[in-house]
Amino acid sequence: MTGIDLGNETENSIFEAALDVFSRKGKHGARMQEIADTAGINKAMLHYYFRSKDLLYESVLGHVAHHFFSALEDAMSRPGPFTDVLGQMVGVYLDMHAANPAVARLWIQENLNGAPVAERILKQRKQSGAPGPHRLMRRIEQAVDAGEIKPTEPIQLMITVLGMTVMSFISQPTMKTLDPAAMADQAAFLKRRKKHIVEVLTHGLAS
Amino acid sequence: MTGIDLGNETENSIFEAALDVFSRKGKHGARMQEIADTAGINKAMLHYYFRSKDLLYESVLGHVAHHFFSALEDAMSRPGPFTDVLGQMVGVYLDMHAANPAVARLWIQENLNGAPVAERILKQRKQSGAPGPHRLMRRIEQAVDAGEIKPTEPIQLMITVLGMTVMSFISQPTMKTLDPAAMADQAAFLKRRKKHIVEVLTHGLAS
DNA sequence: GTCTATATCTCGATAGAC
DNA sequence: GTCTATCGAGATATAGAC
Repeated sequence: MTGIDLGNETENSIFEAALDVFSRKGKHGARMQEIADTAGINKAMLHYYFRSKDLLYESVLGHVAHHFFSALEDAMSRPGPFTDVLGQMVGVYLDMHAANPAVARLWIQENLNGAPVAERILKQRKQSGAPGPHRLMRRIEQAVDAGEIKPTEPIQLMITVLGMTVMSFISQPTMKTLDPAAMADQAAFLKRRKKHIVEVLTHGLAS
Repeated sequence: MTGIDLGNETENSIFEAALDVFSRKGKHGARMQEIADTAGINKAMLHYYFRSKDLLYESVLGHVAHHFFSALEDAMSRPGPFTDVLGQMVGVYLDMHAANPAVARLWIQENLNGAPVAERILKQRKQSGAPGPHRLMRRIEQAVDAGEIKPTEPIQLMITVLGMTVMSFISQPTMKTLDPAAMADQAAFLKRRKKHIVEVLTHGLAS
């Protein structure tokens, strides 16, 4: 499902189930029983493989972060003008979230809680030189310096891109009540969504 | 704090506390004990005033929705070209969330949970003719028809505006670790944020 | 490795004194 | 209206059979 493999089949099914439940209910609202049921095993197995709820949560967040940052690094490293790279990253990012909507929810849940676990992970990645959002920030700075886009604070563009993409998934329950027809075909909606985002960003950032 | 008044001082303090705790932990993760502690009273009072956790949650979501939709309706109803109106709405919306960041978190939590309560509230408002997001959708359609902005699916612009604004608050824990300096002064950051959003939207939607 | 059974704690909700 | 004390349900985590 996620493309993340922990090496053991039972462990993987627990991982997928935990990701889903944590992303909907949050770290505190999630119930070990619901994770076990979703994974199709019993509660005792959760503790056998991941020891505690806290450690299970940390494992999920860590693996997901690594998976996403690595994929984004690939898209970012391709040559070409910044707006093309940005378009490709938006595409990759939307596709990854479409294949696994739980990840966007999980990241949001972590932020609503003050992001204590995510903070530790991000600092670690930056220190070790692993792919992470700080690299994207530098790339934006370079694009501004080269005159490829209008002067833009990197953090503003980060929030804007994150908002336009992630919100596509987060807000779906509400949006489906506002315009059910537009959201009925998920694949078609996301195709139009991607076009909209790239258009707005390209013209909105043109120098 | 929110400007929402339930008429009774104790009731108000419970309301504020519940909004804060629900917004951080979600409906399932929130603990009645924590709400009571935050409000400075004991658990029994929560049940005395709001009967149950479910009813407390519904009350909070309902009052917050009404407060925000009414304010947005005011900003939307002012005369002038659409891009000006949009700029004003973004300003009002950012200011409201800045004064009460818990609201954005609460709305997100509700969506992560499938938005069952919000759905009921939205349908009720639409039926009764009360201010709500469906009115903004119609206003966007009119702007497209009048050629004020390039052809744009209303739902796409809704998600984009929501994403650019709400994400400013939601993502702060992560963003603070990425660029602490930029986020240190909250008021200054939001001023720059507003400018960025209006610029990107104005040029990004120009017909 | 996988299960059942259970220990221990914490939750939402209520009873009843004041 | 506001409190303390407490109930029963449900939570995490563990023990121990297989």
